[in-house]
Amino acid sequence: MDTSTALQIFRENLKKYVDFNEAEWILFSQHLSFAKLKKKHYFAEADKVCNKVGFIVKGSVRYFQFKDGEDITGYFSFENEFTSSYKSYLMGTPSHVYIQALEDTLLITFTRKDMDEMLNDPMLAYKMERFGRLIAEQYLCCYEDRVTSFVTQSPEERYLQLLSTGREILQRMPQHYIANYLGITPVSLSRIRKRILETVR
Amino acid sequence: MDTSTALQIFRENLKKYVDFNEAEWILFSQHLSFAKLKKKHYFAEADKVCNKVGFIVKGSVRYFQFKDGEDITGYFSFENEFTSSYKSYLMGTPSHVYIQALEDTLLITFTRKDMDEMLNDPMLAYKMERFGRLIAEQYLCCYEDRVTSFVTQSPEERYLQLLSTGREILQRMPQHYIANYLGITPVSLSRIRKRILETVR
DNA sequence: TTGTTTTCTTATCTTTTGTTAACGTTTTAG
DNA sequence: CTAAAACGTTAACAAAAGATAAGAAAACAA
Repeated sequence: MDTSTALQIFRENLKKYVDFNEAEWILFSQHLSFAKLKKKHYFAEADKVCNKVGFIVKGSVRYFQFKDGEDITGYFSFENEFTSSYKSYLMGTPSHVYIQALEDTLLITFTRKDMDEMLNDPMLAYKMERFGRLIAEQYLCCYEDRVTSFVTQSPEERYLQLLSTGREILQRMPQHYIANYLGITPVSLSRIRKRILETVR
Repeated sequence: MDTSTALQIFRENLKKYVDFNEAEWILFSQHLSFAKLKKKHYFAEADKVCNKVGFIVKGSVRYFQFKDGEDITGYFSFENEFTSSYKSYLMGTPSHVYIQALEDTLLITFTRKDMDEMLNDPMLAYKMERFGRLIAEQYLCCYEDRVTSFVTQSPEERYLQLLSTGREILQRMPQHYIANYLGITPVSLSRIRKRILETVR
């Protein structure tokens, strides 16, 4: 995919948040970069500050942490979604997660420095504040649901809910990543699936 | 506490996010209301849209859902923190949670309508966008940690972490609420506590 | 292709958690 | 002050989940 197509896709997706006029878009797009991540390469790494945000034009990533000698997958992002170790990006603190490309992935990125410059540019400041607000609010809503599911639902209920809403994750991710995402072990998820099948039958 | 003291406290706390000049503050404060919640009364209720945000000047609230005939506590907010069924407020959808005063509580509130008016007021728009962004980003960071703790930690580890960071919750909340917050039953938390005591000894 | 890795299931055993109920203590409300 | 409700612990049992290992199938790479 060429960069101008990618930019066009990005701009189209941004309209959910802010609608830049031509002059603003020129200023904004000057702060954008492209990144090609080969499969299994990292967008962010644990113990390093993740100083950028990426928009996935093509591909997908998984978020994982390393604990007791194995990696635990906490989340995924797909095409037309943003990706970042958000807290690290916002606070400038080391990331706890690795963000890894699950396939060859094309991203449009901007750094924290870019964002700060835009927030301080009178021509862009207002729209960037708005952009930042709407993005953060959208992620907030997702997180709210996720936390709620851990507090009020059993692993089995969480899986059943994912079955009814999480098409993309279920289709594109191996099951042991999904198990991690649900907060259980792969073995346990396999048993839950068996239990559900037996109940249906 | 009188209202002008409350407003002063609020303004002081807001400085972490935005610093209003006098003219802006006058405009902004015109959109604020006060709410006194008696103990056990509700700031938000399930199946109703929560169309406001509250800043807790004095008191505390807990968030809970009703499931299978009992309430499950998911979160708490204390003095100088904001409270809202955030997703409901942002999206205008029915809340899933009840927000209940744990003691007589004084709040400063603004409605979604107030916020929209301010976001559309050229005199305030920029600072309100910024305010909204910074609030959302701060909550995002909290949620990120919370989700991570469910994915990567055992209930016991979550409790130990709360012991090391969650002074206020531990001191002010009954244990069965804390158990819910950690995603386990009160009986299980009691056992975990016993296990920890035996390990220390 | 061929061999290796990854993925998923299954089995066994251990640990933890959930459920229910009982009990004593503390707090609350009238 | 008194009765009722709420709270925390403990016990007993059932259910679920974790740990580990083995085996089959699928995906992957040389």
